[in-house]
Formats: sequence, structure tokens, C-alpha cells
Amino acid sequence: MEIDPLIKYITRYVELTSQDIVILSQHVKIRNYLKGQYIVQQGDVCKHESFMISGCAKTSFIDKEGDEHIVMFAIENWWTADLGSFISQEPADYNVQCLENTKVAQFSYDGLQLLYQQIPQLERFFRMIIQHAFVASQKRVVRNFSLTAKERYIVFRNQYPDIEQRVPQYLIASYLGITKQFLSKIRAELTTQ
Amino acid sequence: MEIDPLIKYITRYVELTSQDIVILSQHVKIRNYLKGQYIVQQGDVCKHESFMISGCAKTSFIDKEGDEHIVMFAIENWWTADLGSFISQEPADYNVQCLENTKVAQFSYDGLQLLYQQIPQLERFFRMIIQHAFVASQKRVVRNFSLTAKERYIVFRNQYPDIEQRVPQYLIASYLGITKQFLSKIRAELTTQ
DNA sequence: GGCTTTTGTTAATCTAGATTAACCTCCTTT
DNA sequence: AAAGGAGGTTAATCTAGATTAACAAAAGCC
Repeated sequence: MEIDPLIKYITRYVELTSQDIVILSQHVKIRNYLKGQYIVQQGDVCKHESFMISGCAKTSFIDKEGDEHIVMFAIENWWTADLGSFISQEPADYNVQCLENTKVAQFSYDGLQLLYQQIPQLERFFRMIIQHAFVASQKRVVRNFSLTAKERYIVFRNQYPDIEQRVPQYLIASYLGITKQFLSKIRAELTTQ
Repeated sequence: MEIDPLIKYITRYVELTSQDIVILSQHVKIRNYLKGQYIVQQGDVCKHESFMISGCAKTSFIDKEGDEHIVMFAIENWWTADLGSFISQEPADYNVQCLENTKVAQFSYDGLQLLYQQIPQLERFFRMIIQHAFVASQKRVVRNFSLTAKERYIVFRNQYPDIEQRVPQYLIASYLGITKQFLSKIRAELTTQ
């Protein structure tokens, strides 16, 4: 089944009966995007929370100077959405755009509210997922203050070696909060010794 | 009752029966700290999630150079803990130290697991709380990349005017990721129109 | 194969914010 | 009232990383 990776992922955290899985699959929609397509567009309301089955996407923000800042990347088994927009159903601050052809399993806002009622463990599941996401985000704030750009790049590389391979460098530079020129310089320094 | 502010806060998100409140109060402990005391110490396991009833605390991190970085502040009606340490029950990355005499309502790890079973709405409650915390943290990451120090200070001031009054400037500088000298310069610029 | 677009590199110059250091309040405490 | 500490300011100098610009290497695409 197409949603198997999702079920497998959820059952790492909570137990699901076969009945739960039937209900779940009724409220989850599989959707395919081509490279370049948007899952969420800044200004639109974010209608879905998306679980990545395959492919790769970036979440980014265009500032008032028109410069893009990468908020996060997502690959297989990650979640992506503008969560702030999704929970409030107000316009999104971020874009989510596919960097490869991508397959996702999507929860709509209403679908998810129904699922919370019918499968109470999902409440626990999402609590746990978001706890981890919050902890990771807070660590990133700390790293941005206490590490140099070079150190942050090394951390990123060690933490997400799979992402580093799949994503162009200028997007990684943006994720790290530096220019592509400076990242290039760092990389040159790291390869010569 | 001493835990009234907590009940009031929770019932803004989910309904509680009087029975729920009795159960809750059996698993929540009120605790007082003096100014300067630690709620959590870097290296210890974070044993509690604390709801602030009164007072003020800072969450901070001491880096390898011995410099302190402020992760967040907490005042009345905020939550504080090293969540990463609390959920994994591994040593904390952060300190939580009181900046004023402080009264908190504390959930122990085991107590909270019991409460999740006995009051399923709490699962929902904490999911919602942490969703908002995650969204706020992600916005902070974006601000740190796309705004200047002066702009970030203005945002902080507008967003948390009550915190700005109660906390020394050098800690606010640290929260903003700048030195106290540079914050002082920014403030001088802002007062002379 | 050539031609355009997308990525990545190198180098010169510039700037936001760090560092260092000296000095100025207010509070406490004795 | 003196002394010490905690918090805040000002100013000179320094640096990590930005900006600008030019070029090189891949990667589509006709």
C-alpha cells in the first residue's frame, strides 16, 4: 500500500489496530508533485500536513528585500507544512517547494480533527513528533548563536549527510544563514587539510 | 487554590471536569524558588515540567568558551523546563535559573505519564501548547537570519514588553544574540529619535 | 555537437557587530 | 560614608562574514 511508510512511521511511536489503519487511510490522501511545484505557497492558507513518502522539499521564506531564507528541508519520513498557518488556518509565512519529484501522504485540517477523535493515540503521536521538532528548533537557535558558520556547516553535514548530497549548496548556505560564496570558502578550507 | 492559575490556563484549551481537576492536583506539586536558585541545572536530568505561577526565570546555555546564551525567558503563565532532557530523561543542555522569587506548579515525568492516561485531553492540551512553542521557535530562527540586531530588538520589545521591564539588559542582549555593548548602542540610537 | 541555465569558485572590498577597556551609575552591605 | 558589586554607557579597534563582480564547470535542452 502507498501509505505503508506512514503507518510504519506512526507505529514506531504508538500502536494502531487494523481498524485504526482503515480509518486512517480513509482520511489520508496520497499526492504527487513534480520538481519545482509548491506544496504550500507563502500567503495561501496551508491546507495540509504532509508526510514525505519520497522526494525532497525545502521550506523557505522570502523577506522584504526579496531574499530567500531556508527554514528547513524535508526528505523521506519527514513532515512538512507551514504548521503555524495549518493550526490557525491563516495565510502561510513560508513556501514549501519540491526540489525533486515528490510523493506525500496528506492530512487535511478537518480530516485530522476527525482522526484525533476516532484514533486518540494520534493525539499522543503528534505530541511526541512536535516535541522533538521543538527541541531540534531550539537547539538550532542555540547553535546559531554559539557556533561559527564553519562549525554549523560541520554539524549540518554530520547530522544530515543524506540531505547534503541531494540539495544544491546555495540552499544549504541559506539554511546555515550565510552566503553561497562564504560556504564555498569554508568548503575550500575544509578540503585543504 | 494555588494551582488555580494552572487550571485556568489549561481550560483555555481543553475542558476539565471537577473530577479531572482533583486528579490533576494530586499529581502537580507547588514549589517555591528564591531569586538565583536553579529549577534545572545543565548536566542534571530535568525531572519536571514547570508552569510559572509567579516570578521570572531564564533558560540558558553555557558554551565551551564559558559564555552564556539565553534560550528563553519565562514569566507568569509560561512553561519552563529543558524539554529535550525531560522527554528523554537524559542530562540537560540548559540551565533554568530564577531571576526573581518564583512559584511554579510542577509535573514529574511519571506523574505526567499517569495523567495522560487518566485525563486524555491533557495529551491534546500539551500537543497544542507545544505546537505553538515550535512555531514561535521557528519564527525566531527566521528572524535571526532575516533581520538586523536593531530590528530584532524592536520585535522583542513589542512582543514581550513585560519581560523587557523585568530583566536586565545584558540578558536581553544575550537572548538577541548580541553583546550588551551593542544593545546599549542600539538603545542610544533609538532614543535620539 | 553547441548554447543557455543552473551551480559553484575565487578574490577585492566593505560593514554589522565583537572585543577591549575605561568609566559611570545605583544599590547593598558594613 | 566607604567600599564593593551589579548593571549600563561610550569609544577605539578588530574580524567574521556580506557584497560585488568575474569566471568556471555542470547540466539540461535544441
